[in-house]
Order: sequence, then structure tokens, then C-alpha cells
Amino acid sequence: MARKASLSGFPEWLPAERLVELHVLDTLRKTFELHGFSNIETRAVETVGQLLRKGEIDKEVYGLSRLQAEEGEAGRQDPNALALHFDLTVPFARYVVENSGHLAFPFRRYQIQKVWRGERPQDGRFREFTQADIDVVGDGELPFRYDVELALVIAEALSALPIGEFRLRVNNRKLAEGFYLGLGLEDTAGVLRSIDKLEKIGPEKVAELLRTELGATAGQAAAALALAGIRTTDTSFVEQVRALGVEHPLLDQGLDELAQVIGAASTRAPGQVVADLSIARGLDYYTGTVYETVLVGHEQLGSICSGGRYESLASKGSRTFPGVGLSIGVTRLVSRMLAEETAAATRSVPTAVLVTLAHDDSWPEAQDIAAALRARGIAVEVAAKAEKFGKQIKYADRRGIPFVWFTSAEGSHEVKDIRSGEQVPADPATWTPPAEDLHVRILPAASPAAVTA
RNA sequence: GUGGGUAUAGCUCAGUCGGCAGAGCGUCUGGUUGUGGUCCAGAAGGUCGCGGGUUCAAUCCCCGUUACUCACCCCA
Repeated sequence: MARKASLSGFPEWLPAERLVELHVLDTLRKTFELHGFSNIETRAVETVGQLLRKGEIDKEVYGLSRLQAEEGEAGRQDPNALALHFDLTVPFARYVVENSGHLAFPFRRYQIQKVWRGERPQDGRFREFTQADIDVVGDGELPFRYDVELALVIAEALSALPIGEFRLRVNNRKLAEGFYLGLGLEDTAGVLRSIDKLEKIGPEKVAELLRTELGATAGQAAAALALAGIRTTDTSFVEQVRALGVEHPLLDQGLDELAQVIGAASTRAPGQVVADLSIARGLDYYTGTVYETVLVGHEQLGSICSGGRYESLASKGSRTFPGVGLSIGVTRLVSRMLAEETAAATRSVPTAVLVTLAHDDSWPEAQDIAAALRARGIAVEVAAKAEKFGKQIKYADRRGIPFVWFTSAEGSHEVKDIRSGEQVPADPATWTPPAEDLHVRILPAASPAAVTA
């Protein structure tokens, strides 16, 4: 369990915890930029009309109002009222449409920001949390190749994090919808919604739902469940689907697309990307590929990264901007890393060296020493009072600062590694800590916390 | 929004069948007079979530309320 927050669902980390989060953010940024994604930031606020354009999720959205708002000002029903964004995809779609004249397509961007959802908080679920999105958006059309690329970029980004094993589970809406249509089930969205509950309520209950709520025959329900039961790490899912004997043009297209993703992933990210035909991903704006990611051993946590292909989320007149993207739930991921201690900072502060004071009036001289060290990129702080050396060392020890600097009255210098106790003469102009102590580092836990229930 | 659980020191939690509020850890001080960690001794630290009721007396019993928490819904 993550630490208690004073306001449930609005997490705040301690400095050492924030260092873990920063490491995640830095790693994601580096990976995304290595793949040529540009960063943008959109405003935290959108109009209600913009946010609710797709789907009825209004109860999740936090509205924005002035405390001194006068009666008759924009209310909840007013599409011009302001609200906090609940994801980054919808604001991004608006941004693309508004700036389409200035963007080069296909446009690839990453975006790491806070989002807000007014849901009941629970373990791994927050009301304020950080998402890290990557998307590629085309003008009019977007080659399917990008669906493959994004899965690989995300697999690479997640691999670079000390989070243990994960599975990027991929499905294709066309495949599923084509299959249901071929079966004679017209309400494909309804079927998807039921199938989405498979892991939670089990096949018997889903079959019952399909029969009672969607009027499926026992045979149709069995076939839909058989499809959802297919999971492969290579393209062998194609034969398995074919063996079910259902025919539909949309099914053929979906099979072909998913085979491309899994085919490429099985060689470039073996074992990390799998075809999982039970993934339904709600019913929002996704039209083809859908992704969902779980941490192995932490399936209960839910998806830590999901997304998909959307054909018409953004449009301007007759122009449409199809895209494909994924979103990493940074806060959910970090909260679990902290709770399971899968990674920890080597110290709780950036400081590498504490310069002690022998006398209260030696502070200016200590600042000179600190400046000389900082000039070489070493993080230094100077003691504020000439307390007993024992106390000054303790100050460093409690914060995990590895080195303490002493200057004698004669002007000679010594630096002590307080972990080993070793103390050696040193020159402020040349001394450098070992590379592993120069900056705070985030280290994976010695024993992988692959704790399952 | 619906249902269950919890609320006492900085942290983890005891406790009183109603009678002055407890432990461990942490913090601070001293032993060790300006080089920490171990050890020993001592100290500080509390509106017992908030409001009301019953009672000579409530942290304890009753009612309400708020926050936290778990499950459902939904999602990163």
C-alpha cells in the first residue's frame, strides 16, 4: 500500500519517493526523444464541450469555477464551462486541429502531464495523477506501420524502468467486431463490453451476459468466448481464429493488422508483446489496434499503460487526423514501485558533499570550497552553524549524503566517506567523488519483489 | 453514487467491562567538553478525528458528522 495521503486520491511523495518518480519521468522522456517524439504541453483546462465530445464520462470530470462566481455564470450544462482534462488524448486532438497549419504530419509527440478524474480513489487509482502519452497523428491517413512502431517504443520505455516483467497485450477492434458480425451478433459494442469483464467475472458469467443482454445463442456465446480465450506470443493466433470457422471481411483486416504488430514484436521485443484477444478497452474512440499493459505478478493493479488506434478523434471540416497512441499511468506505476520497493534512491537528497564549519566565521571560506566543487558538477551544501562535528556528520548521515568535507585552521582539506569512515586529504580544485556517488541513482531492489498472493 | 471497516504521540499500534493516557521505533539531551552509527541514562512530545447525548465522571456507551480505507461501477 502506498502511504496515506492527507487528501485521498491526491498523492504527494516524500523527497526520496519523488526521486523515484523523477527517474521514471526522465527515463520516459529520454526514450521518447530517442525515437523522435517532440514534447508539447496543453493547458490543464478545456471547455466542457470539448471534453465531453466523445462518450458520457461527465461524472468523472472536475469542473472549474471561481469561488466568487455569480449566479447565472457558466454552469455544468454549459458547453463553454471550464473543466480539468481527464486524459491527454482528447486535449491533444483539439491541439492538433487548432494548430494543424503549423504542424508537420505525421506528427509525433509525447506529453507528460497531470490529469484529474473524480472517481472513488482506491489502491492504484487516483483523482490526480500523471500520464505519459505518445501519439502519432496523420493528416487524412496514417500508415498502419505506426501501430507496430508505438508498441515497440513503449516496450522499450517500460523495459528501461526498474519495474520487473510486463506484458503489453494487444488486440484489434476490427478483428473482434468482424468476428462478432460474422457470427451474426450485431451489437459489437455490447459484446465487447461483456468480454471486457472476462477476467473479473469469469467465462460462465460472461456467457450468461451475452445470452440475456444481447440475445446471443449458446453457440454464439461459446464462439465469442473461444475467441477471447486466444493468447499467443507469436502470429499463431491467426490459425487459431481461422479454426473457429467465422468469415467476415473486417475480421480478415483485423487479423492481418494484429499479425503485423505481433510479428514484428515477437522478434524485436520477444515475450513482452503478446496477442490477447480478450482485450476490449471499453468502447471509447478506438477503432483498430488496442493495447493494454500489466505488470507480471501485479495483474490486480490493472493496466499501467494502454491506448490504441483512433480514426476520427480529431477532424476539421472534411479533414480527419487519424492517430495511434499509448498512455502510461505514471502515478499508478510509481505508487506500486514505492509500495513494493522495486526501486529506491541511493540517497534522499541531491547533495553529494556537506562542507562542515569549524568556526562560525569560516562560512565564507566554506562557500568558496563549495563553489569550486559545484563548478565541476558536484552537488554541495554548506553547514549553517559550527556545531560539534559529530552533529554535522550526523546531519549528513541522516540524509544519506556520502561525503563530509573538513577544513583545518591552517587551510588544509580532508574529505571523509561517512559510509567507510575513510578520511583523506583533498583539494577543492580537483577532488571528485566516485562516479556512482556523483548523482542520486535509482537502483532496482536486490531481490525482485515478484510477490503474488 | 451503494455497501463494509477504521480514526489514540512524528510512525506502527496497545488500552481502559466508564475513574489522571501507554509501548516499541523515531526525535532531543547527557555519558563521550568539536569526527556520527553501537551501548547506557534521561527528556520532550496527546483537543484519544469533530459535534452532540447519557453519566458524579466519556478516549471507552449512544446518535450524528467528517476523513481515511476496502469492495461495486469505471478507468492509467
